[in-house]
Amino acid sequence: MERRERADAARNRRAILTATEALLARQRPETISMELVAAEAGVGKGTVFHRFGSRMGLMVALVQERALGLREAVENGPPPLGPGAPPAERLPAFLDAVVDVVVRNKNLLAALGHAEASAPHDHGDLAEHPVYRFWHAHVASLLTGDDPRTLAHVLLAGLRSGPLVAMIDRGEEERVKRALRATASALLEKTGC
Amino acid sequence: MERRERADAARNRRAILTATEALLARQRPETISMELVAAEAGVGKGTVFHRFGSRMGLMVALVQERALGLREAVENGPPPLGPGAPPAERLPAFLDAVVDVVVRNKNLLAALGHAEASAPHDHGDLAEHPVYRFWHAHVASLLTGDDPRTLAHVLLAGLRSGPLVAMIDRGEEERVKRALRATASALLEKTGC
DNA sequence: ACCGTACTGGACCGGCGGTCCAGTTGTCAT
DNA sequence: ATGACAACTGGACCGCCGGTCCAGTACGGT
Repeated sequence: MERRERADAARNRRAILTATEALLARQRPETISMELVAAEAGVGKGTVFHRFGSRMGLMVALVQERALGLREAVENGPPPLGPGAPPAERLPAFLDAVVDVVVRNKNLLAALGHAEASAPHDHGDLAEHPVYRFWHAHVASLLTGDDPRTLAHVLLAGLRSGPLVAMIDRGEEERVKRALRATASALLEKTGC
Repeated sequence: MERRERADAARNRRAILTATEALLARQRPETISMELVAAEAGVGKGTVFHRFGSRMGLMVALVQERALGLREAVENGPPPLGPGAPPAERLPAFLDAVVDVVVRNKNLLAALGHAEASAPHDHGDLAEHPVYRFWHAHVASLLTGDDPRTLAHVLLAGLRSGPLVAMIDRGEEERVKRALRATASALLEKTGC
């Protein structure tokens, strides 16, 4: 039978998550070591690893939290993001929303990439990340043509591309959004043209 | 006045490059340390760093070498890759060729990603990489519509995306090529439709 | 109040990227 | 040929980091 997580454990879990967010907001991701996170949270390094398993686990947990709002909006929110609108409206709206998530969490995503790099174990596969799976399934479901799954990967690839993320960093997020919308609409129109 | 590179230095440079290729062909990129490269090349670690500055420098040098053939083919080769064909033919041909480069060098590119992750210094920016600059400029020059530069980034982003590279690993490179061609042609047709 | 167990924290480990510098060796001017 | 200087070399060394370990602690069911 399942036992609830102990109260102190839950408290420490939150403390670690919050500390990581604070550090992420303050300094560059590659300067954030697990030891630093532990210190900021006021716990021992062992606790951090006990809770999250690895650097990757910590970052994934954080990403999942940050992406929850978008998932909710897509599944139960009002159109055009939520259900009810035609793909031609939902897809651009979703891509815009995803870019917004990236804008708000660019440091976190950089940290995630940093964590991926040194992950020979098992978590190395971004495709297995629940957040990515959801995004990908959603985009694929809105696309037409043959092999929408691969096309969805192509569309979402932009969010991990150094040059595009650098543009977003520079505040040119509108250009990125426009380019993604243009690509998406071109793909949607192609079949009906 | 410029002095030529000393003969022994040149010899060691080649030895290091060759050794890295051999290791890349034999084992997973994240298991290849600079020390291992030095040992395989039969030189000291200091020499490797003296020649290439950092892990990133070494990988960049290798990538540059591997991408030379494609550059040559694009600039001086026969159509449709080389000059002379209309963009509607050159662009898909180029994207196919780039995927081929990725197929042949996926380990190297993984190693490049690994090197990027731990690069707080200066080389962190993929956009500054000469090979990427060339690819990007070429694709942008073949595209139409407003902001072809950003669209080019979107198209090329697929080559760094975990999920797509994983597909290539699994031997599904044809699907990836088709998806990229479809996206490219959709973008090209959009203006003229 | 008691006890088993899940949790805690920090010392510890192996290994890595990168630096340093004393010794070596190629190269060029003479 | 020869000398002298700069460029090159190699491996010991450094600081750091992700991750492990385990003795001690304290929660929570009974």
